[in-house]
Amino acid sequence: MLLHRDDPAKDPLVGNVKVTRQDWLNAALSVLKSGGVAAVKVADLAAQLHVSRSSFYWYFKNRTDVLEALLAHWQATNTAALVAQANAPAATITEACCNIFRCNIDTRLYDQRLDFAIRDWARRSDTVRAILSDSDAQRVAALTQMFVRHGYAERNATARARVIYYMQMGYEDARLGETLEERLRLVPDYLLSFTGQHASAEEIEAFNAYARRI
Amino acid sequence: MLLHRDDPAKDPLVGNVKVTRQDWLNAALSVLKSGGVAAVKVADLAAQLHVSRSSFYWYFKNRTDVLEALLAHWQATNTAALVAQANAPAATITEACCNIFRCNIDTRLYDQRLDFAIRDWARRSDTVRAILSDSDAQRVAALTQMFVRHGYAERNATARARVIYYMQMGYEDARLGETLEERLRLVPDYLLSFTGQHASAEEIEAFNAYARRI
DNA sequence: AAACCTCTGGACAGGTCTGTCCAGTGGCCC
DNA sequence: GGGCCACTGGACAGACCTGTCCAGAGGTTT
Repeated sequence: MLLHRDDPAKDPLVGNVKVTRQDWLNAALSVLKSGGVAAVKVADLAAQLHVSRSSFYWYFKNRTDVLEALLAHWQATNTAALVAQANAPAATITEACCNIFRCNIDTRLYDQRLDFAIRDWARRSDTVRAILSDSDAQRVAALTQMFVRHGYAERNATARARVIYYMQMGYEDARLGETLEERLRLVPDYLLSFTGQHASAEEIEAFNAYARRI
Repeated sequence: MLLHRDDPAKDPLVGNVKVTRQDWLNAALSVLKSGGVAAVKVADLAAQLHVSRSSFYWYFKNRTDVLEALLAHWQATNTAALVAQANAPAATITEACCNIFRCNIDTRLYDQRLDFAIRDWARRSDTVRAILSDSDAQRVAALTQMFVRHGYAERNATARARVIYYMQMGYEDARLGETLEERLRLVPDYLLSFTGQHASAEEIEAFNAYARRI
């Protein structure tokens, strides 16, 4: 891992510094994404940074403190990204759905693994649960408006927004381990179920091209 | 909790017995469902049964041993229940989907909380993940055949089977906390998305009646 | 009633993790 | 160049969990 002090682009450090608060945060974020909250252990992070545990307590009050920082980071990024995709211009509802699908295959657009880790965390923390439920509501609301803009009745739009959002969630959770091509093959059928409309060949091709480019 | 020895229907116990293996299993199952695998602790179970921890090691080799028994119990019950609902006779595809919905609202039919706990466990155990993936595949296959029986093409049936199965999964995970009535209100719209067909008023009414009876 | 056998209590060891304390190190500034 | 200050290492205490050991309690059998 590249530490702050090893990155020439960053400000030079003053005092006898080996790692920075940001280094700890980066390490914690990486562990959170790969192993969940339970895996974020002060001892492990210290070992990873080649520094002793007590150093951690200089930068953070305690373990909860760093976890809260990670949660804040997630709050500031992911929901906004998904809402942006829902609001992206689209000629048809099927194209609009393809914009949403991009979140599921493009890690630059949306950090699915982080979202996943937060969801896992919410299962064992009521405060995180509340924050996550709030974000979910915002996302589903944005998706609902997406369907409404394309002429769906309010109630039907709500149902379809939930289907597309929760289905992706369950699908990711199941870790099917499909290849990209297997996944792309079913896209037209998913679109039909989600929207009730057949996507045009051009839309499908455009999405496939985007997916393969990554 | 009713212990084995306190239930007059059971065989009388021999020796100086206070609890049975089944009592431990029941307690463990209950904790697994309410708090997940991590909450299944020998010390807590012992306290709950008013017995010391060492008693546990008479009935089980170790903690893993009881967890394996719980997993076996789940394997023997839940998938079969869902497959049965998928194979239940139905005049239309919408009615068939309503049969599936029953699993989500009727705890006698299908233990959703246990399924949920196993899924949570699978997120941190590769062996459990493999077993769960296997069950998921069987369930999705049964749902796919359900759609095929009602005239859907194989590929489309696969997509729809996944949408209905994974959407329910993500939906439950989100813990929306809706009332039954709020949930029932969207059923016709969910059915339209899942099947592409409008359900008849009688079908909807029959399902609502079933749901309210519980 | 004595031997037996099943099961339990309580003590003990060991592993893992968190958080605290404090002396000490080495750049920086006056 | 001496003090300052930011930061770190290592030792320590304590919480919480699993698993082991063995004496012994108390029904059952002969």
